[in-house]
Amino acid sequence: MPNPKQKTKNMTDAIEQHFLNKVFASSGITREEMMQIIPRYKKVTFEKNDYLLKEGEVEKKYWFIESGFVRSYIIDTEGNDITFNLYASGDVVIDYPSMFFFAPTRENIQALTDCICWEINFESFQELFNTVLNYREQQRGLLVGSYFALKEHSISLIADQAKDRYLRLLKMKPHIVQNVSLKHIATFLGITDTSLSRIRKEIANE
Amino acid sequence: MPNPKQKTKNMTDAIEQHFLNKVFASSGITREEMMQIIPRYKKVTFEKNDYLLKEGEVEKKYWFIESGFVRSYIIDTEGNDITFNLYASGDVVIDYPSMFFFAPTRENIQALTDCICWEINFESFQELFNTVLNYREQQRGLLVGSYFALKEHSISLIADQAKDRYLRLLKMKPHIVQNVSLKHIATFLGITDTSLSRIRKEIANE
DNA sequence: ACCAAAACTTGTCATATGGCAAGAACTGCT
DNA sequence: AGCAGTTCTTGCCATATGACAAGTTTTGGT
Repeated sequence: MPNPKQKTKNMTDAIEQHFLNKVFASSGITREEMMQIIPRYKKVTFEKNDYLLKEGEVEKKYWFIESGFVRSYIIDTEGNDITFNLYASGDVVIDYPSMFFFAPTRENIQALTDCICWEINFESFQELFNTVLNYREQQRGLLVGSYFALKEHSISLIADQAKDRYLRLLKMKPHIVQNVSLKHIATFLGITDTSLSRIRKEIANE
Repeated sequence: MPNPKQKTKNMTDAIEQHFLNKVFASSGITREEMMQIIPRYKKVTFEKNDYLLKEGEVEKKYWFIESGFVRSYIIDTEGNDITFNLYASGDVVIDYPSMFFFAPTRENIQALTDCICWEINFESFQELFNTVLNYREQQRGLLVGSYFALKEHSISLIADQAKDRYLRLLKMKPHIVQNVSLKHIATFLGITDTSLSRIRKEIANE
């Protein structure tokens, strides 16, 4: 039987090597807080094409992606499939309005590849949010960060040409561009796959 | 000298008639919480064309609008003025990324008319947020609500024709459409004032 | 290794929206 | 009331992007 000291050391090691430890690094969360937080997240896996969330459901949990790629999309009034967001390792996958307003979501969230994720349910989240100060700050920061990213994307849709939007995405998220199909990237940028194909050709010819 | 009971009654009345009491109504905030919250907000006024926030500044406070209209805008890389958001009575005016990341803002927020607002600074906000449970919930709800509105707007920019975007705005925020200049509404919708003028004509002729 | 399905490219033509500029209608100031 | 500045409308033409459809290439399952 290991002595208590040994046990503590093992736990400390486990925390330090934990994927979420990297995600929460530089957030000011203390080691003690981390030991409260990490056990609340459970490892789940998704296979390619599995749905994390389907339109009409209420989201009661969310995920951090350790590995794999995920896409969220909506079906517009004309029946077109429009990619709303693309996620990769380290990203948080959450439909904030559904999670916090208990509202049926309008979006579908689907694994593009096999994925390893860390899941937390709403109750656990709420408890941590209300008791762990730095977790609260960190999670509010995530939400604000999502808002900011969406804001920049929205401005880009208005102010930039399609080609500039693509170059911007390529610069900011090259791993997404390399791993996601042209069609999905195109609708995320607000253009058709045909147009994006032409834009790529144009860039290649420069 | 009024007796204590009378004083309490006066305060209760003052709270009940307070503009912010309406704003916070239906948020689950108790009367006791309300008495902690409301004194933290101070009434400020802006004159037409005053800036609430200028590009490059860090936002250290935010506002609820009691009366008047406000516009936020950014100057894009080609020097175009693009309306990012339009605010009216009851709305919260805040640049979340600047406020919570202490980052210089990219946007300008300007009064379109004389305004009466209720202001709270970051420190007071933070204190209420960390101590008053229902305030925390309510304010998180505001942020999520802003995210949701931006999300819908962003989807609309991709999925809808300019005319549909205008009709959508007209339906959801008729008071904004009626009180804000065509130019500002146009850039908010991602089109030129010329195009919006034609769209209005087209609608009028139907 | 092979076939079917999916992903991507390319051509032709259509159209929503932009750019620019001139004029008309407001608005606010003295 | 009158003038100056702003806001809105309208015309003409340019262009970015879409729609559709036919090919080509890549991918994945057996």
